[in-house]
Amino acid sequence: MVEVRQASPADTDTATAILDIAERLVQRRGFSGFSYADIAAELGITKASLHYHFPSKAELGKSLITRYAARFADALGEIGARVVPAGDKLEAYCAIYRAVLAEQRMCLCGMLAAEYEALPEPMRRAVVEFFDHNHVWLSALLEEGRRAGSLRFAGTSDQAAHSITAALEGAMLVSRPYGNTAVLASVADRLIAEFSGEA
Amino acid sequence: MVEVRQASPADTDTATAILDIAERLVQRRGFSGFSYADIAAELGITKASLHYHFPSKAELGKSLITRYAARFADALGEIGARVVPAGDKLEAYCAIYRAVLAEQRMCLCGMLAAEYEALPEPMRRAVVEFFDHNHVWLSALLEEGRRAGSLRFAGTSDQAAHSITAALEGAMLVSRPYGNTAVLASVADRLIAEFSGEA
DNA sequence: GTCTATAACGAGATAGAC
DNA sequence: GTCTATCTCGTTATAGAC
Repeated sequence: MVEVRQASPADTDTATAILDIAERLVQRRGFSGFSYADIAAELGITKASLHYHFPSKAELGKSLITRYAARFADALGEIGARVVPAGDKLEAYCAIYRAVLAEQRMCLCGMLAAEYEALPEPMRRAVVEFFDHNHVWLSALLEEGRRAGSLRFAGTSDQAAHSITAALEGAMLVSRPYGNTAVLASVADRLIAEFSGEA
Repeated sequence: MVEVRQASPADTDTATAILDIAERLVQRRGFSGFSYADIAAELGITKASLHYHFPSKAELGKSLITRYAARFADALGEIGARVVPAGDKLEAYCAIYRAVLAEQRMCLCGMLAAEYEALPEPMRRAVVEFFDHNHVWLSALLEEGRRAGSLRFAGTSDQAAHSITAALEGAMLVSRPYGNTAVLASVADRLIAEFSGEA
């Protein structure tokens, strides 16, 4: 068995471990709220070694978003491929957010959206792309559900998609100070009921 | 005319100017994303002078929340006192969020909710109190509207209030990377339509 | 790939003069 | 109240040995 992929500095096991730790730190404390020292301490290597894998914090940040967006896109693709009613897909979509909050984390790009003005330029573009892709997928799901009659909503699918994303991101945000998942659970249930057409 | 109030350090014109600048910085960059140096540069005094008014950054942060929450509570009280249908009050409530975002700002406590785990303890409690008070007021408004028949919604007023807060905070959050107010405008319009009982 | 060592800078904070 | 001066520590980042 041959390793086909050429290992680039950002594609080693250590790099992955760095990304894992940094990802959690950003989702919990924000991009301005963690440092290379935090990662080094947790991983048990020096700060200097981190710079071998990710020369600057901005590049680390960009890699974080890229990987997160790819994983998110994979999850959406997996949901989209299921042969189930659109209402079930919407429920699965909500479950992604629930799973993130269950680990006491904010959505990575939700966190970065808050800090947006403090981010280095390369990271900014990646954040916008995340929300764009999410919006396109969600709008298409809503259209599909509307055509099939399994989803009901007023206005355009664009408007409805924005409402769903805002509700879920906001519910995660507001849940954080309370240290539990009650607000998100309530909001997600209400969303599903609303779009399932319960008067 | 005599000044009745005894001026405490945190109650002078300079202190107010500091709070104004710091408030905008937190709402745009986050609490971890600004420093005493930023305020000093903008106000034209030294960092040392800032420490006379607010000995530590944590105390400055706590004062920011206290003042913001008081102003927010005043606005809610003013809305509550109007002799108009509950639907109009909900619209006025949404207008508060619109006005904040129009200044390219995130809700102060929404920003701090994201950064919650990175905040000093005294600030954490104040953030929770903000959301608690907001929730109590909003739930009462929904109950009032439901009784009067001017607001229609499924589930409890508690659940509906959480949904509204989450939708508006999340809409502000998602709007930020796009640099405009379109998402919030769309979400607010949709909320008002939904709670006004449009099928 | 990881280390030690250090540079270069910015952070929050204090002492004491004016 | 504001200043200069300074402290201490944390931050990102680099050089060069192993």
